[in-house]
Amino acid sequence: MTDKPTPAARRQAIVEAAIGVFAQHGFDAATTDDIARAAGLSKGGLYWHFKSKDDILATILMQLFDQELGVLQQLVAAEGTVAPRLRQLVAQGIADVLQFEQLLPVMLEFYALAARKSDVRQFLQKYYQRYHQLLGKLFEQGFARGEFHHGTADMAAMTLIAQLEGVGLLWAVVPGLVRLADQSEAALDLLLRGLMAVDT
Amino acid sequence: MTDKPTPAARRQAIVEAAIGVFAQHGFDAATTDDIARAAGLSKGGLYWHFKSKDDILATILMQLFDQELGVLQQLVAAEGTVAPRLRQLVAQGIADVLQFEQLLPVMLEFYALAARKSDVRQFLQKYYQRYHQLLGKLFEQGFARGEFHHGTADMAAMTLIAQLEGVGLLWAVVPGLVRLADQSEAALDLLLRGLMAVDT
Amino acid sequence: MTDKPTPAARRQAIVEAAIGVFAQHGFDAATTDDIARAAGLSKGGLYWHFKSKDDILATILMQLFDQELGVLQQLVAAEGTVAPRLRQLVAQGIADVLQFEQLLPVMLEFYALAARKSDVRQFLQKYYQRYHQLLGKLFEQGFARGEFHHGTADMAAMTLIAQLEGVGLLWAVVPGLVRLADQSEAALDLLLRGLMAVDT
Amino acid sequence: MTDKPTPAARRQAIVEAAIGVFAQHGFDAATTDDIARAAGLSKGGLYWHFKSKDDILATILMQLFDQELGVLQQLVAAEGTVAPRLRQLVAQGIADVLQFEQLLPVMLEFYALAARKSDVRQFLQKYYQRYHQLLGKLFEQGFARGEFHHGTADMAAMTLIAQLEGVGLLWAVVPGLVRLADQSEAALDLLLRGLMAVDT
DNA sequence: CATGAATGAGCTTTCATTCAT
DNA sequence: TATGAATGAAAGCTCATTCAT
Repeated sequence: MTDKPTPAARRQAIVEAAIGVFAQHGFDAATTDDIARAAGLSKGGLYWHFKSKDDILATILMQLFDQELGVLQQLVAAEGTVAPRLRQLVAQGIADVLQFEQLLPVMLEFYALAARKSDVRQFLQKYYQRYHQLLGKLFEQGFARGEFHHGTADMAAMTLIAQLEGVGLLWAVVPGLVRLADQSEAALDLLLRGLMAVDT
Repeated sequence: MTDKPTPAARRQAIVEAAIGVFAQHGFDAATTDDIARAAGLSKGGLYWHFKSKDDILATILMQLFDQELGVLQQLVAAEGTVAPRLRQLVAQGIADVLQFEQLLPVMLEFYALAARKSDVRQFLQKYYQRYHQLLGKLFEQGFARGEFHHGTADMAAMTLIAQLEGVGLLWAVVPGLVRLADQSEAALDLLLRGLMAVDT
Repeated sequence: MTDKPTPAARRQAIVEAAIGVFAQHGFDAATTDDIARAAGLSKGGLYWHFKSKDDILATILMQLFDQELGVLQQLVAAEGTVAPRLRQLVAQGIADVLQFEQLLPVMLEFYALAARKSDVRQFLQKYYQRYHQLLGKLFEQGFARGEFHHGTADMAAMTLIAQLEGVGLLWAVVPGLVRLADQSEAALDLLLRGLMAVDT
Repeated sequence: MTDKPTPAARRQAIVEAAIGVFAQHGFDAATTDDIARAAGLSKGGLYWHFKSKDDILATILMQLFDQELGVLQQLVAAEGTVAPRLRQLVAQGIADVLQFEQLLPVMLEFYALAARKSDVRQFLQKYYQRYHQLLGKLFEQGFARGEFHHGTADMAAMTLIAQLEGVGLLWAVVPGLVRLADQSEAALDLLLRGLMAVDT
């Protein structure tokens, strides 16, 4: 007989069910009924594990964002030339986007929320601040090692972030138009080329 | 006696009222009551001019997108060096974003819709296709004129689009972190530098 | 073809339907569905006329309380001996209680609310203050005319109020035990007798 | 190590916790969660001791009503003049009301229930019947002893009950308007005066 | 005795949309 | 053209109660 799952497993099961439901209907249109059904328990049960629909979404997103920061952190801590590490970062980003493809629209809704809910805004603010900071350090290493000559680490970091977000956005919205990997890599190339160029 | 407004004026008044309401509450949270009230007529009256809430949003967005395409079209048709025209395009983009600042979150919601509604997706697809095409022509001119040496026009165009979308996204979501104009211009610089670089 | 009712008539129809529903189930247990059904329109329609379930109850009760004050006011303004006017007041009170018999339990719930909701408390406070004031004036007339000799008008007024409320309460709760009219009249008699007694 | 409490003590602890919770939120709004938390055990545990939320309330109220009857019984059994015993009864009633001040609104809700639930009605019926009976005996003694001349014992008893309930009600609902002790005592005075008056 | 987890029915309110006038 | 009134479907969340362990 199916041994009863641990609470943590139950929670994760709900999270995964919710990812599917959110992906299919969007956050607003997804009903708690849908989620409960997908997770195989009652609405009441769902509310035992999470205190609201928002809470479920928050849990999902935090996992994602944390994962993203973790990857970057490792790359910053690594040794050696910067360029290949940046290529690795982009590759990883591509992989993540592909893995959570279905959640991309949900994230857009979440981003839209930021404009109206200050707690969401603050959360994202903190995330991007941290991400920018870490990525800045990586570029800094490039300047220190003499790999890059032009521009500033901060600016380069923000440019890369914007580029990746932009490509992700386009790919999520009009998938036929952008080749996620190619475009991301090409854009990085161009960026590196610009950074490496010596002023004449 | 205020002369009764023309139907077209009425429509535009509603559109403008709706922009404010959408901006303040977001599309989903905005009620037709809100819009009607803001526009100074009844809900019934509103439905005389538009056939649905979606219809109002569509009207708003089409105006925006058309405007954007118009600007680009002019620049492509213009003569002379490409770089300054790109700078103009970016400047214009910045201005537009600033002008419709409040609508940015609404656009994010709209983009999220694209993943679930094929008509929305098709609309955006067409828009970006056209935009990419036009911008590609502009870069093409740069290659033809010998301004650019590296990469392809298509890739450069997509990179610039992604960059601008990305910056807009970040600025909309975490305004404190990005300086819209500076970042956009710096990114263009870097891009141009990469394109102009001669392979060694 | 049934001419469509005026808004006011619609409201009143809802009020009357609600009285029945509240009486049958109590306020909390009464559902907006019940009320809508009883009133012969949809739940949505109900919310067009009233902004909440509370609002409906408030409307009902205000009618009752206003009516009560109105009767008293007339008696205070009338001329002549006080005792018969008090008897009239009691008779009228009995009639009112009988008429709204079904609402008595609802009123008890409402009174219970007063302990927890300050706006309800204030409303009742105002009502009883006014009632006590008016009734005090009536007794005052009795003292001035030499009908009463013992105690004070204020105290007598409060005693009568308490007595009537008490009888009403008992009758509502354990109807078999109290004969509403007899008990009310007998208590008034006793009260008058006490007031008229000359100290010895 | 805190010795584990006896079941009876546990029950009483729950009852006391529940009194607080009911007082604060009212019976309907009070959740079993609230009660369990206040009593320091789980919801499941609570249901081991009581079979329902209603059951808890019933337990509380029975204690109250029993106490009230007990006091009256003693006074009826005592010797001597009736008037001072009635004053004692009133004094005791005042004290009780003050002690359980917070429960008064809950009792109103309970009374309201009587109209809709016949078991509640029967319970209250029995209580008031008994109370009226006992109090009637007390007044009877007054008539037998020649203290009272006017009216009947039954009527007087009911009048006093109604008066006390009425004052309690008013005091619970609009505390600022009634002085519990003064009003109760004054009303008793007036009542006694009426009973003692000799017909002329 | 006690707990954590689950159930499932229920309820108020909201809102896009419609339509007779 | 425009209004007021009405519809009806939906949805998030609560809560008394149960029960395996």
